[in-house]
Amino acid sequence: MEFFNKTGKVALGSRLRMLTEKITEDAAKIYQLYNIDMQPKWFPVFYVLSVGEEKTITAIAKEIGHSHPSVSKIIGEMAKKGLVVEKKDKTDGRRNIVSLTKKGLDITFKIQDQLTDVNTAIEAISAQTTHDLWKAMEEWEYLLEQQSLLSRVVEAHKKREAGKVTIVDYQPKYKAAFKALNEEWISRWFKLEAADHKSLDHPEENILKKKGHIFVALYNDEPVGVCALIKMDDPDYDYELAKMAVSPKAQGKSIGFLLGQAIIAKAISLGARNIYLESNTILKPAISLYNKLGFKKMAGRATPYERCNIQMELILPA
Amino acid sequence: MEFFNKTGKVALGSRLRMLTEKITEDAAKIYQLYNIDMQPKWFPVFYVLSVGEEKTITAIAKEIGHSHPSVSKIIGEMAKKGLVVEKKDKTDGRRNIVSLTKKGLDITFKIQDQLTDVNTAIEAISAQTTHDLWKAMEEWEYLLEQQSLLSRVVEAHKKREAGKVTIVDYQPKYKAAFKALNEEWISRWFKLEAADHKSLDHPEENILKKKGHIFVALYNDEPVGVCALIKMDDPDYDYELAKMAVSPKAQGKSIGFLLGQAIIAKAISLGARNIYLESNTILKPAISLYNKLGFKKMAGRATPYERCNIQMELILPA
DNA sequence: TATATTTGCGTAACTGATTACGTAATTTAT
DNA sequence: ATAAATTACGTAATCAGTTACGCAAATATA
Repeated sequence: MEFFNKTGKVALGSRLRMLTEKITEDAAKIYQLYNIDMQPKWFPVFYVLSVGEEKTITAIAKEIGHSHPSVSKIIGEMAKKGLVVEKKDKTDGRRNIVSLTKKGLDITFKIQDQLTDVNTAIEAISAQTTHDLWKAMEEWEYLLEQQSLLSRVVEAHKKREAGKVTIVDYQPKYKAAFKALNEEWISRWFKLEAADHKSLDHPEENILKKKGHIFVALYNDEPVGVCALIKMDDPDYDYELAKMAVSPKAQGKSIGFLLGQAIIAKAISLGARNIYLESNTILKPAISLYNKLGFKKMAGRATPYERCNIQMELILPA
Repeated sequence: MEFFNKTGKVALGSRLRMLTEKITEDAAKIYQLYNIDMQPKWFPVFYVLSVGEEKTITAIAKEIGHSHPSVSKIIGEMAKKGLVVEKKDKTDGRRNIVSLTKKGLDITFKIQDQLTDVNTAIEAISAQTTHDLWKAMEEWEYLLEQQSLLSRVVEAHKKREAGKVTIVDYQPKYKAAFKALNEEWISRWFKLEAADHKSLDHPEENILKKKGHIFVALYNDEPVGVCALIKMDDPDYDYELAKMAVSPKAQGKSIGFLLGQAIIAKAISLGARNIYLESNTILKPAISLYNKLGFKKMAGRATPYERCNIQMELILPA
C-alpha cells in the first residue's frame, strides 16, 4: 500500500489491520483445500484442547487471550459440528468442561500436513524478508506490555510541551502573576494566611532583597508558573523552596519539574548545602513532584504556616 | 503472548490481529486526550481529504484500500459531525463529491501536534526493537502481492507430496497398472486405437525388448503414474516419450514432472541426441508439462495415431 | 438509436471480535 | 450462619470492517 508511505507510521494500526485481513482471508481457503471442516477462528481453541485435554471456558480464554464470550461462542459452534463435548463440572456447577470428541481428535491428525505446509510457506516468505515480522511483533508486544502506546504518547506530548516552556528570572512585570498564581491554588485548598500576604504582595522586599530568588515559567510568553528560593535564617538550613505555583491551564508540560530543577541549580550555584520545603500531604501531585526532584521527608521544625503538615529537605552535593 | 511460541507461525494471523487490536484500542483514547472530536477509523479518509481537496467516494476508497461501503458509511458519520460536505457532481449524477468543511479543515491544524507526538512515541518504540515492524510489514505486503499465501501453501503441499513419490523401473507386476492408467485417460478423451492395444497389452515385447524403457511412479507403494521412452526407427530421432499416464487421484504431486525428468535423464545416459513426442492440444496440462520439461513444438512428421495434432521435441545436450 | 455493459454508491446482511450485563454457584468475611 | 464478594459463563448489543445486491447514470456496442 503506497498510501502508508504518505501517512507515515501514525497509520500503523490501519496497516496492521490490512495485513491481518489479507492473511486471515487465505486461511479459510486453506482449510477448504485440505478438506478439513474447521473455521480458522477455531484454531486457537482447537489447539489448546488438542494439547491439554479437558479445559473450562475461561481457562481456554485466558490461555489464548480471547474474551470468554468469544470462546463460549466458538465452543458452541464446534459442539454443533461434533468436534467437542461440553459437560458440567460435578464439584463446581458453574464450570463448563470442554474436551475434544473422537471426531475432533481425528482432525488433530488430519490437520498435521496442513500445518506443516503452512509453516513451510510462511518460513519461505520470512526467508525472503530482511526484517523479521514475527520477531518484530514479539518485541512490540513486549514493549507495549511494559508501557502502553497511550502512555508513551502522553510522555511525548509532555516532553514537547516542556520544550516550549522557558524559565526566566523574576522581573517587576511578573509581580501580578506571582501573586495571582499563588493565590489561585492556596485559596482552592486552604485559607490565605498572614505570612502569605507579606511575601505575595511584596516579593521584591521580602524575598529578592533578602538574598532570595524567584523564577517564572513562560509558555507562549505568558507567565504560567512561579517558584521562589528563599534565604533562611537558620544555621542548619540555607534555602527554602516556596511559593511554587503552576496554572492548572498549563498542566502536563512538566512546568513544576522545570521550575524545581531551576531552583536546585540556582541553590547549587550559590553554594547551598541543602534546600528545605513545607507542604501538605493532601497535595498529592506536589509531594510526588518533590520526591521526583529528590526531596526526602524530614523531622519537624517550626513553621509560620498552619497548612503545613509535612516538611522535606534535599541535601545538595558538596 | 506466550501462547504463540507454542503454536508456531501458523497462528501468524491471530497474533497480528491481537497486536492490531491493542494498538487500535489506544488510538481512540489518544484522540480524546487531544480533545479532537474524531474517530480513529476516520483517519485515512480524513487524511486523503486534507491532502487532496475534493474526492468522490470510490476515489477515496481506492486510495485508502477500503471497500466503498465502508467509506460511504464513514463519510456519513463525518458529515453528521459537520467535518465534511457531500455534493452531487453536476456533470455526472452518480458521483458524490466530498470535501472538508471549515470545521474539518480546522481539525487538520489542530491534529498536527497529536500526529507529531504519536509519531515520536512510535519511533521511540521502533528504536528499542532490533526487528523493524514497519519495514517487515512492507516486505510482507509486497511478497503477498506477488504470490498469495494460499498459492504458496499449495506449492509447499505439492513439493512435500512430490517427495513421497518414487520413480522406479518397470517390473512385470506393473503390467496391469501400465495398461489401466493409460486406458483410463485415453478413453476419457479419445478412442483407443490399434497401435494402443499393441503397446499396452505387450509392453515387454513392444517397448522393452526394442531397447525402450518404462518408468513407474509409486505413491505409498501404489503405481500411480507411468511413462515410456521408446527407441525410434528414424535417422533423425532417437527416442520417443510416450504412454505418459498419471492417475487423477494422484494429482498435485508433480508426478508427471518427475516421470518426465526420469525419462530425460535416462535418454541422456543412453547418449540420445533428442526426444520426440506426440500429443493433442486439447490436453492443456500435458502440453504445459512438456513445455516445462523443455520440449518445443516442431514441424509435422508421420504418426500412426489419429489423436495426434501436435509434435514436440527436446534437443539434448551433446 | 436502441440495447447492453460498466460505473458510482447506497442499503442490508454478515463476520469475528469486543464490552456490558445478568444469573447462578462458590468462596470469603462478619 | 448469614451476608457480601467473587467467579464462571451465557446472552445481548456494539464495532469496524466485509460481501451481496440493487438502482440509477453514463458509456460502449450493434
